[in-house]
Amino acid sequence: MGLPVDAILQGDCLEELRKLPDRSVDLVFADPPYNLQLGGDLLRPDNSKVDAVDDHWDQFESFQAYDAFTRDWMKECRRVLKDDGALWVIGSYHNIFRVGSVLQDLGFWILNDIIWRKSNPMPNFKGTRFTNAHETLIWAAKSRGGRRYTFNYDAMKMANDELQMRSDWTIPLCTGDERLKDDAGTKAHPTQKPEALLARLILASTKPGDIILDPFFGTGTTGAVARRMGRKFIGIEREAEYAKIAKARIAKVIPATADEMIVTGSKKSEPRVPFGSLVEAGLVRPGDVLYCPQGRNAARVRADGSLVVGELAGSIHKVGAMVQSAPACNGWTYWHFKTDKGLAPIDVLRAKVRAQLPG
Amino acid sequence: MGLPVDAILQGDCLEELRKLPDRSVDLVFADPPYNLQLGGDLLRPDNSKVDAVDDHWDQFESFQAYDAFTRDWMKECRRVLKDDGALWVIGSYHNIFRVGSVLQDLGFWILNDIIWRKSNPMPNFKGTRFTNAHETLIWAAKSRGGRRYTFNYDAMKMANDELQMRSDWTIPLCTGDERLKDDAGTKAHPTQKPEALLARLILASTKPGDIILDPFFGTGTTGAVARRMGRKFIGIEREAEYAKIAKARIAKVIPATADEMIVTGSKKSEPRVPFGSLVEAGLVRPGDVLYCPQGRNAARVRADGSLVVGELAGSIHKVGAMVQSAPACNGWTYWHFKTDKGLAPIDVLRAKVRAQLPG
DNA sequence: CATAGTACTGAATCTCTCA
DNA sequence: CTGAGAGATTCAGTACTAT
Repeated sequence: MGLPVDAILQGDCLEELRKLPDRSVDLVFADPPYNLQLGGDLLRPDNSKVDAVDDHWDQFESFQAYDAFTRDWMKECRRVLKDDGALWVIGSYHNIFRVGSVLQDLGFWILNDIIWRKSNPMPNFKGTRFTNAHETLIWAAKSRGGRRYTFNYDAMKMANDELQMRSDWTIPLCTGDERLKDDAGTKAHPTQKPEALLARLILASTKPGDIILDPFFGTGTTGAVARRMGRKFIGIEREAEYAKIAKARIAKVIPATADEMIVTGSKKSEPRVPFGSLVEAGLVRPGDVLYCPQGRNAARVRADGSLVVGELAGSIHKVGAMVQSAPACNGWTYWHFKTDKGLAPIDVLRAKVRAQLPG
Repeated sequence: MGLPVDAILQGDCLEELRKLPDRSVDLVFADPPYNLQLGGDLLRPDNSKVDAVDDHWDQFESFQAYDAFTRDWMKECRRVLKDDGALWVIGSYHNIFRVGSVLQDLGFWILNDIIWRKSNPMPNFKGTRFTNAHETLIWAAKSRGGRRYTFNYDAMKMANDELQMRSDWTIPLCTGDERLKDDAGTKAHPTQKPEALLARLILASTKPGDIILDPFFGTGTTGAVARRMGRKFIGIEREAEYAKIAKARIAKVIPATADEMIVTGSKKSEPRVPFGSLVEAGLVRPGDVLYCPQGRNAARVRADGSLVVGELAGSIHKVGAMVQSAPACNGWTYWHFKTDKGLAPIDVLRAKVRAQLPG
């Protein structure tokens, strides 16, 4: 079966999820309903309806029902996820502890919990509690120790003025022009999420062209941001009205070109260059001497790219570690060669070689 | 049976709890084991080893075992709590979802989840995830619609410069003189909490003279702060060594008189706004062009907030410095965007975002 | 004595590839 | 599957030493 990409599937979340093939999407973003007292929305595992909640026992019953509902959609999402895929869920204290527990029980492996710190939350009018100024997102890999999830660490660091991005994100509520209104001018959806929130998590955890599944699509924030950022989406939404609004909204979005979506890449993704190839290329010659940053230790280069210091011999990394008595060492930044202007790290020479590589 | 007030009960948490009478304490603060599941050693970039929390008391066989443990101690705490009492629990993503679910299942009614936002967290050394920069506290009443819990709304508002106290609290880690050391100068307890955290929640949710129970007393932060703030405490701690340290610590505390109960206001400085967040917010778009003051140099914006000029790429500051061949550059004042009235510095956009931020 | 520089540390689920 | 080797990776703050 083909995958319905860049499409909104109007229908029941579970039914539509079941139609999707195994291991077919890269990311799931879910903003599930969390009204635990919503009798009409929640069914017990035996499909009986949950009544209004007022005493302790009923409350427990409704948690059970919510857990079952959560387990159902989340299990399907897990099936549909690729092995190197990941899940994001957002919620508040009403539901996030249920959601987090179920997610762990299903085998997802939590990577971070992220705090959406609202810069302009609604105050607590009655003065009975603290201003509820945040929501919680959970970011989880499909399984522990499975295939590696996507995390664009360097792009995130860049987006945060060259400091590691933290687990608390300060982002305003969705208001103003961004907030969708119906014809009467009232908000089209009660819990529309800000595009900035989706933009950050999509930039962090997907690559251009990735497929993002949103089983509670609402008015399509996920789809709009995915398209704007050169990603693909699949949205599931039960309410025809929301689906219609989402479709119109997304149609207006101009997709980014691949060129616009290039971000700061990691060093890990750069092609490997063995030190020996610098010797082969003549950038370093057998017999040359390399120095540690302060110039105290000196090593001699051999024709095969190994270094020699006294009795010690081995790779640039191994010898670097040995002369420092350190458990490990990055030889590329540790060893230096002499230039007119002083010592320069051999990493400079590696960069020269990389610049000439194809692709 | 008399209540052992201002005392440390050395023994197993459950056994000691069972000795306490029903409905006898006003508040429970619990800092249970987090059930971290660490891999091997973790080295920093400078090759020093991270001192991990690998103590035996943090080891559990499974989530099920952890849930059962949680249910046991929490059930007893609920019994011991007065009907107008409340519970605070602290945890991280490793355990807080389990804890929150169990708490709801037992009939506790969540009032807020509070984020302890660490101003100086440990970084993620390997660049694999977001910096884990917060912990979560749950504040819950004994039951829904039961007798009214204590919340000192005005004291909290006063402590927050006349603004409603929010659900995210920025507080530094416990370091320096406050951190208890053993004779060898190493930390006495691996997870000592800052007194400022306890001070805020005690001020918010107890009255002078109230009794605070801490079933995982450790080195007695709860007791020390309770005493300092004119509250009473009961601490339970299994390890004799911790109990001993706690006892000595608390003995040194001078209880405050009522008029000394002043809360230190939070230091405010201008919040940092990364350039990347302007891109997320849509104030600048990937592909947009920025100009130097005279309009000669032009740079293209990428989705992660980095700039590109020819072969050069990096932050607004770095690229600004490079195009000028200067050692440093303030990108906020150097780079400009086009408006109807000519060029304007991007600092203008930053001011817009800052105007919306919380302190 | 003041200032600059070095060392150390904090509840952390912390690499990837190829043989 | 495991093991070995290449090589990538940190922020805020305190305490102490050197100049």
